[in-house]
Amino acid sequence: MRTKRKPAPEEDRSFAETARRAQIVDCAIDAIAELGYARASVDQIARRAGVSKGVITYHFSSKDEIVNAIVAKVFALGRAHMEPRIRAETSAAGRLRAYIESDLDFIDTHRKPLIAMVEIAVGARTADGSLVVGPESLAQRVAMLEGLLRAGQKAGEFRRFNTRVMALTIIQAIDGVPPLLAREPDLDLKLHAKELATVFSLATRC
Amino acid sequence: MRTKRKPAPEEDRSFAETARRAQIVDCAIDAIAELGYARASVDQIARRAGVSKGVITYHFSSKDEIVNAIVAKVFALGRAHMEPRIRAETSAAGRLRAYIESDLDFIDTHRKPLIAMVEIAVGARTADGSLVVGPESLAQRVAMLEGLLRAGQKAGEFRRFNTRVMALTIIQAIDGVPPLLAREPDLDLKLHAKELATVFSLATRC
Amino acid sequence: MRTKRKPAPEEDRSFAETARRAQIVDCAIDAIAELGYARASVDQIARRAGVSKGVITYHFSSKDEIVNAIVAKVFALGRAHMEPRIRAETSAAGRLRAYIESDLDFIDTHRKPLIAMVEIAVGARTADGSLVVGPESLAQRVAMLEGLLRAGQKAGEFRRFNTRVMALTIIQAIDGVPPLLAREPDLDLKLHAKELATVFSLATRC
Amino acid sequence: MRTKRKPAPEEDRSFAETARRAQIVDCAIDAIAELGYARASVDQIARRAGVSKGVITYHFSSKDEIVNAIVAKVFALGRAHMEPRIRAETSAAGRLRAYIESDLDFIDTHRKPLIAMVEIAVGARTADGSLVVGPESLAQRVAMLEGLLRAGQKAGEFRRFNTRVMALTIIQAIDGVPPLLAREPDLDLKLHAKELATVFSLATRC
DNA sequence: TATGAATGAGAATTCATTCAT
DNA sequence: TATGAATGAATTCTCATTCAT
Repeated sequence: MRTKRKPAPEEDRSFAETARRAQIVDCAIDAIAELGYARASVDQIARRAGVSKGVITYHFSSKDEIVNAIVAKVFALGRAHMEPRIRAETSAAGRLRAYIESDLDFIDTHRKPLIAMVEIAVGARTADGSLVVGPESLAQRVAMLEGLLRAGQKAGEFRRFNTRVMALTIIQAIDGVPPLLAREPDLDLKLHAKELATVFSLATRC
Repeated sequence: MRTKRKPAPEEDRSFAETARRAQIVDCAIDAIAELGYARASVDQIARRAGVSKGVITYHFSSKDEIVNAIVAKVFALGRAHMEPRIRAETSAAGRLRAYIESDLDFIDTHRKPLIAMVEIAVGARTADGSLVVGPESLAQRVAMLEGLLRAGQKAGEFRRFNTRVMALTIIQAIDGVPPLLAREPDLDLKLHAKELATVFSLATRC
Repeated sequence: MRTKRKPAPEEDRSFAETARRAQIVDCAIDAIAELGYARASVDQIARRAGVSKGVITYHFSSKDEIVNAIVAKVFALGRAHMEPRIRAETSAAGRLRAYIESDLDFIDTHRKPLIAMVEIAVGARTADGSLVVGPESLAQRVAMLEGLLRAGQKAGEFRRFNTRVMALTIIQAIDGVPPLLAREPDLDLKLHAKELATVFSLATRC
Repeated sequence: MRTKRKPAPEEDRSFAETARRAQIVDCAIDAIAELGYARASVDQIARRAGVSKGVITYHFSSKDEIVNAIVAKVFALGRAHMEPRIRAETSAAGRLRAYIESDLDFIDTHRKPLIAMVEIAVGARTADGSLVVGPESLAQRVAMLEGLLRAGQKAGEFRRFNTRVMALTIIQAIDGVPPLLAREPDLDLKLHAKELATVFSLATRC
């Protein structure tokens, strides 16, 4: 990974260009999910896309850019999936349950992308050795969840616990699921979600 | 990673041999924890050990073998750290609390090995692409914890929940901590442990 | 560099075609002068011209052809710049001075093309490894200058020196200027020219 | 060219190590002199040395390091060749003649290294695009020669000319020789040197 | 004519592993 | 046992060129 040239045009992309990028991103997700980050070479991605290796670097200036595109895509999908369901709830307890259930439902319906995300989060490093999915993205998710938890405490729905630790715990419990799923594809995530929701309902209520 | 030559003597090892292996394993842990699995080359490990690269491959037939030695060592250390504390408790609730607190305490006092373990668990693959830390080791831990939880249910201390999901959730919540610690070394693990214990105490009691 | 397809129309070119070629040649000069020959990719040239890469290979059958066009253009410009000034002098000494001063003046007023020329002269190789700016072009310039010097000797203006070595020396002294200029843009070329002219005046006179 | 890792031990090198490095440097000189900088790949260098590509990067952490080794070697050789001969002269005129003749003699007896040097000086760029043989090395040579010229002026041996321009001119006239030699191996450098010395003798004397 | 896409041949590096001493 | 050297496969990236539209 080097990350050197052009950051790509961004706005003005043709339909075909957009489609190719999406295809490449999807194939990269497949490759990373199946082979692990380290073995998901540009070659492998190209093979899955049925194109030559050069096509990849034609559309993406570096492998980092592909990885960033994956991260951006998955975060965007996740937000789109979860936010409306969380907002639909009015109580803090309802929102927490919606958070957990919608996140696990998202994981369930987007297994490969999320397995890939975990691979990226742990395995992908930039040239200087720092993680590609930096601490910021976690911090952001924690902050959002802490907001939800604090609102519940303020409303008197939740007991007095350390919101930071609780938020981290919930997120870690959820983030542990994709690798689990990779090893055990038949895992019943509906049940898992319900149990997790119950756990944190019991853990947070007054 | 290839894993080809000698399968190593195993039993009859001289004192010096044992010491060398231990030293190499420790340096490999350092390298993996600091650089990430992918960048922790045999060269790096040798440099940290202050020996030539040849020494590494003299004592270990392959890099996989080093990784396996790390995994074995950390598991053994973990068991030794946790088991007596858990056994010291008589109630199931006490044992669950002891499980969580002793595991986090173990993580706290063995940061590098556990950060390395997570790197290995996600990043290390054998030649055929399968994970070096396979599903078995997780299954083993889950089974042990499920036993504890079921005992609590049988004794009437715990409510009726799905023990498998609860066990997985607890383990995932704990396993999420090392990477957290890597990014945020000042994390208060004592507090974290106490809160986690409370969470799962509330979540499991009748 | 491969040089394969169409050898280009040559004579019958439309106005637009001619303009496009000139534009591309100019942008190639810019790219080579600024980036060096090796980094001046067709992509870079196209970017500077504000056209797609395909345009380049539509108008030029290969990168070699662009380079040849640059060389031809610069030589033609140089001749046009120098010849009238040299011919305007009647004495051999005057012509030598005019040669040196007009060449340096040409360099001064065409910095980029000449920096590009030097890059090409040293860096550009055809597929078989031979230099694109072959020995012939140098031989030609040497022959022309030797003619001037011999005329001076015949006329009794110049002392008896080896005309080939003197011609080479003068040309090398001049050809060394563009790279100098690239590193030190504020170089006073008027002064440089005057001093150079004096040097070779003193060196050639009886 | 990337230039990343270890700058090499420097002092404590075994005899074999030193020999290998020297061999690789020599083969790199050959490759660059014959193929030009751009085509002198690590593969080519390895082929010439009769070793595998990996050997090169085992002994040199990057191609830049090889290039730097070449530059250092040639500069050192050149200094060793020229300095005593220049110092042996007492008059400024003698020293100038010694400078020119010893430099051309050095070029004559080290053709390939100097052809390689010119290739490097013009063609070799670091990752950021700057020349590997920067302006400093030229500045150093100019400064040294200017010192010699100024001493001659002070001593009344030389006329009043611009020492900077004269120094640059002399150096450029000399540096133009290696490429000349590459294209025309039968060039009589003894004669060339004598003529050059005469030229600058006439050009500098009162 | 022009464009964007695609190709495939190199290039430099990294690295686990092998081996002679 | 230990060492340093050597190997060769794999990886990312660059780039001239080709081609369908």
